[in-house]
Amino acid sequence: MDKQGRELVFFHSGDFLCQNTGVSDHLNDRSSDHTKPMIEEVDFFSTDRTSKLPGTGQEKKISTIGSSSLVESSINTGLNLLTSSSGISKIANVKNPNNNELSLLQGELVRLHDENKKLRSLLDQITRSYKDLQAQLLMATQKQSQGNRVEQKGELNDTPSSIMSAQHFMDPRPRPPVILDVNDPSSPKLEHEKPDEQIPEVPFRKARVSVRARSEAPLISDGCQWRKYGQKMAKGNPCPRAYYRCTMAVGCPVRKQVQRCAEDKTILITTYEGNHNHPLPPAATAMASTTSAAAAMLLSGSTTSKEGLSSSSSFYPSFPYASAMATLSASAPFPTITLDLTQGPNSTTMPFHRTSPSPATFPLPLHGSQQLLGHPMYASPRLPAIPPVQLGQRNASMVETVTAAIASDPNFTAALAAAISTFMGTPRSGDGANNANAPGRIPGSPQLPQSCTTFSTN
DNA sequence: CGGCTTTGACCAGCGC
DNA sequence: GCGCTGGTCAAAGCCG
Repeated sequence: MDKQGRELVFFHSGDFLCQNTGVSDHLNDRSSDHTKPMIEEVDFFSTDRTSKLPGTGQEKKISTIGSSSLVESSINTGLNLLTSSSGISKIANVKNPNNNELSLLQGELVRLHDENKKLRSLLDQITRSYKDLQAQLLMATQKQSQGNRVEQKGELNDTPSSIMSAQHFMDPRPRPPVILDVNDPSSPKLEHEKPDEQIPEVPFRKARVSVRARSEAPLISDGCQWRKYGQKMAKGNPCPRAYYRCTMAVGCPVRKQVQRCAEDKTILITTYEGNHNHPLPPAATAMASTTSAAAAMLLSGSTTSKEGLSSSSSFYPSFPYASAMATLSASAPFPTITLDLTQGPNSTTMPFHRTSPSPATFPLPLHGSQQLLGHPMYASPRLPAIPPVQLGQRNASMVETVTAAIASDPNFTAALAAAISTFMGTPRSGDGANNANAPGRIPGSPQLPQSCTTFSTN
């Protein structure tokens, strides 16, 4: 390393001093007392003799070029010849036929060092990004840990929260829902308080995400493949409600209902429930990420008080649809999160509000978001449930990152989410076949939130 | 012919 | 227990 340091002192360029300030401080320190080392270097290889005035410092520095005494002596000789003549001395070249070769080698060395520094810079940047993400995960985990202690009072956290956190992050299995009673947030309880064997094979799908969007089309494209399996006339709405299920994979439990708004038939209400068990195409993944961000927003909003949700709007200032309304409806048969995208991005409506002034329970889950968000509704029946409170906090920073990316470029979401899932080290889901033959799938996407939400209203 | 939509029947949950 | 409602099933038909 020391040798390298010397070489870098001699060969480093000003650009790298500027660009790679973090690469090796010791190098900078070493060169700090030579404010113009580059000139000397250039002089050495340049044909411009007017700048070739090697001083004593130059000789001293040149002596540090390499550890080889042969190189050192050659350089000194060359310098002597150059400085003693009025041009590129042919005599010198003749006398030192290795000089050109040496120059070439040194030039090559400079190039390699440049390349090396660029790579180092890149690596450094990647490492910093990795550490940032790691720190975010750690913070989120710690918050969740604190939340467990404070809010569950040890009632449900027999398993260390850090382990729980990891399990929630890693475990893609569908889990029964957790209902957090607003009046008693310290006692979240499983909706299915039944023995394990009574946990239905069909994933819990009662919590929903509803998206309101203006669309003349009977269906809005959300990147997923759907098959209609039923239609019903809903009470209080002249428009029929259509039922669709996802057909992108056999046995995918995700379903959606499509219905036009009774008051305004240009508004298409799409309600999703369930959790995809397969990779999604990038288009669907991007939208799913956005929905998951909404889920995180919801989760963070359903913290400990009824004011939680409204505060979430400021908590996620970068949410791309922060100006749309996110509505929690506890009066509905099932907890439903409604994203109202009909208001437009410049709407002056309150970003968030409740339809029910005093909901008995808080809706929790979004389908497909458990991988990213550690969704509480899918808590393992064998494990103590984590209230959504901590989950929202735990994933706040990550979701902020995701939503910010979405805001800037929806197409970037997939790549970012893939990076996050890679960083999280989430194991691939068991359906290796799906992972293997999903064209265009970004690696790691099976761990991404796979909820589907339509934001393109036409 | 396979996949999809349509549509009536069926089932479960809930309130009375 | 009965009726209502939401959700699902599955047979029949349609379509490319």
